[in-house]
Amino acid sequence: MEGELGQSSKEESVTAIVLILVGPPGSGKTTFCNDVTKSARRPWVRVCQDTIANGKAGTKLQCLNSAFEALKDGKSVFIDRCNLEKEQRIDFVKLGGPLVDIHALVLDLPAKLCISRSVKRTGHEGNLQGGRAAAVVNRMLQKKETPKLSEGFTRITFCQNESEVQAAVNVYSELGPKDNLPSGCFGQKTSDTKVQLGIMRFLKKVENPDKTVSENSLMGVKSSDIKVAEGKEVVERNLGPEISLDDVPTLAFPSISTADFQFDHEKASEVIVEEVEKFLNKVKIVRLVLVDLTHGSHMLSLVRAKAAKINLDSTKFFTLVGDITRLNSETGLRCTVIANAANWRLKPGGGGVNAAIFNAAGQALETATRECAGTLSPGRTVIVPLPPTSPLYEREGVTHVIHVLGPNMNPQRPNFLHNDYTKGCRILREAYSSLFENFKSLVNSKIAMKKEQPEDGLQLSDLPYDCAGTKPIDQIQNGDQKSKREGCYESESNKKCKGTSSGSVQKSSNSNMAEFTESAKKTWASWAQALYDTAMHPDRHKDSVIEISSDTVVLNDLYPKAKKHLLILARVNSLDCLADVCKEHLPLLKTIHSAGLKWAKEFISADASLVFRLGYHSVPSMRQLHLHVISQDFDSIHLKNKKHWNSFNTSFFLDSVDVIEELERRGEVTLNDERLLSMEVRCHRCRSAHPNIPRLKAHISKCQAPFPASLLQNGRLFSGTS
DNA sequence: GTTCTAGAAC
DNA sequence: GTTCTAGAAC
Repeated sequence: MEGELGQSSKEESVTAIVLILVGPPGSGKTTFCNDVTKSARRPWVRVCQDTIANGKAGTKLQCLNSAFEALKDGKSVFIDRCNLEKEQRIDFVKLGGPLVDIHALVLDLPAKLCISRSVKRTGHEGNLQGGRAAAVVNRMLQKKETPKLSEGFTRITFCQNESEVQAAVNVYSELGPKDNLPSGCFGQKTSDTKVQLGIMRFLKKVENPDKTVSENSLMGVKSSDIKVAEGKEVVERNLGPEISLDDVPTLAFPSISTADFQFDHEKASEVIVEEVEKFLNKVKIVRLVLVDLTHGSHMLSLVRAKAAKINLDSTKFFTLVGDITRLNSETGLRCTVIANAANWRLKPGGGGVNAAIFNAAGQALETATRECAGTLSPGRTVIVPLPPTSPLYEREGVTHVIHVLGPNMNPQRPNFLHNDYTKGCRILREAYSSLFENFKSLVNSKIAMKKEQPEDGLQLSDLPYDCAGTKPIDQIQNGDQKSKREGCYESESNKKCKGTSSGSVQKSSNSNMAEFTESAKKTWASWAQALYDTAMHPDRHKDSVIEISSDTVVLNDLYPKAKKHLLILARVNSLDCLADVCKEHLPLLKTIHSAGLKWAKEFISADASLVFRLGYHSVPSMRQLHLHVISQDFDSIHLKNKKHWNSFNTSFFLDSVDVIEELERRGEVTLNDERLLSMEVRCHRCRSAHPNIPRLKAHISKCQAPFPASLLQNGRLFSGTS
C-alpha cells in the first residue's frame, strides 16, 4: 500500500502531505482544517472519523482507506481525529513514503478551554455535548503521548494558543502544490496535561481533603462536576488557561522568617504579596510558587487571600502545600530554582526548610555553598549552583538553591530585632526582592546562552526579557559574605577553585539552566554526521566497518580511547542519541548490547587481561545512537583531555545494562549533565584525583586497585571471569 | 569528534 | 623555559 502512494503525481514529483491533527475535543481541529481549506493553495481532503460513515461516526480503517484514496488522487489529507496516543497515530504515519510527508499539528491548548468549548458546543459532529465533555477531555489528556519525530513524522508543529494556531493555519494555507515545509519540531512543547491533572489531584488531596472530587466524579457526566473542577479556588489558581507547567522558569520558595524566626504572619504575608506583585510587573514569563509543608497553613491562606484581593495573576503566582525538596517527584511541578530559609552561618540543621533542603541535596550543597559564601546577613541572599551529582538535582531537576536570610523575631536566635517591625519589614522586603532579582538573573543567564547559540532553535522574540539585562555576579550576589568562586563544585584539588568572584553567573550557570526551556531537536554539524552516514550506508565505509547486520553496524572507533574501542551503531533513521530513545527501542537496544558483548568476548578470548564496559554517552558529540564497547585499560594516545576521560568515567557514561533497565521500568532514560565532563579527573579504579591528564595517564598505567563495587555489580564490567 | 594554538600554569 | 588546557574552527 505504501509503495503506491503518490504515484499519480510522480511525474511532477509533488509531495503530498498527511497532516495528523493531535488534540482533544474542543482543541479546534475541525476549525483548523476548515480555515486552511478556505484559502488553501493545494487540494486538501479532511478525513474525519466522526462523520466518515455517511455523516456518522465510522472506523479508523475507513479513515485510512479514505486517506489512501485521497493521496492516490494527489491530494493532501487532514486526519481530523484526536490522535492523542502514539498507537492511534501509527497506522496513519505508515501512509508516508517518498512522495508523502507525514506532519503532525499538536493543538496543545489549555484543557480548561477545550472543556468549555466542548461543553458549549451543540452541533459538534461527534455529539460531544454537555458535561460529558469534561470527562472525556480529562480522560483523553491523561493518556496523551506527545508526538515525536522518531514516530516517523517529518514535521511537528506545536500550538499552545490561538495565535500559534492562526500562524499554523497561515503556513498550511499558503503552501502551494509543489512547496515543501522544513522538517523538524516547531513551537515549544508544553507539559503534558496529565501532569496538570496530577497537580490538581495533589492539591485537592492536601488542601481540602473533605471536599475532594474523586477521579471518578470528575470523569462523571453531571455538569455540576465540571463546575466543581473549574470553580474551586485552589484548582482555578493552578489550572488557569495560560499555564504550561514545564516551560516557564519557576522559583519555589518557603515563607521567610515566619517559622523559627517567629515573624508576624499578617505582616509577612503582606510583604510577600507586595514584593511578588512588584516583581511580576517587571517580568513577563516566570512563575513564583510559595510552598509550605503544613496542611491548612496559616501563611498560605493569608497570602492567598491577599493575592486574590489585588488580583495577582494566578498563573504566575500561586501557593502550594508540599515538600519543597520533592516538588517534581511528588507533584510534577518542575522548579529549577528553589529558595532556602537559611541560617546566618549557611549551615545545615536547625530543623524546618533549611534542614530539609540540606538533607535532600546531600553533602554536595554544603560544599557548593562553602564555595560561594561564608556567612549571610539578614535581608541578603546568595545563589548556589547545585552540582549534578546532588540528589536534589538528579531527582528533582533543581539546578540552583538561593539561600535567604530573613529578619529574626525570636530572642533565642542571632540578630534578634526586639520586635522592631519597621526594621523587620524592611529587611524582609529586601530579602524577597533580592531573592526574586537573583532568580531573574539566573533566567536571564540562560537566555544569554540561547542568544549565543541561535542554532538551538529558540526564537529571540520568544524571550521574556531583554538579553542585555544580565548582571555580573558581584552585583547580583548581593551579600556581604566573602564572595567565592561562582559555580564551583569541584574538589579543592582543582586549580580553578582558586578563582574569585570575578566570573559571571551567565558563564557558570549556562548549562545549569539548560532545563528552563526545551529546545528544538538538536542540529548536527557536518563533522558530527560521520556515524550517521556509516549507519545508513555501511558499504561506503568498508575500511572501518567490521560487521553489518539488519539492525546494527559495528566499527572500530577512529580514535580509540583504549586498546579496544568499538562502536555499535543503531541502523535506524532519526535515532540520534539516548534522548530519542523510548520503550519501542528496547528490542533494538538489547540487540545492540548483545552485539557488543559478542565482540567483547571475542577480544577477551584473544587477550584474557582485557575488561570491557558497554555504555552510551549522555550527550554524544556524534549523531546516530552508538554503544561504546571499550576496554578499561584506557591505554591510547588518542585519550588526550579531561573531556575524553570524564566521558567514559563519570555518570555521563551510562552503562548499557542500566539504560535497558531504566527503559523497561520508566520508558525513558535519565541523562546526566555535560558539566560532568569538566570535573576533576579521578582514577576509575582507586578513585584518586590527578591534577592533569598526563599525570592521570601515568597513574592508570600502573594502578592495580580493584574496580569500585558499583562497577562490579549488575554486569556493568565484562571480563574473562564474568 | 579532531586539530590548532594562545596563553595559563608550572 | 616547557607543559598543559581550553576555546575556536572545522
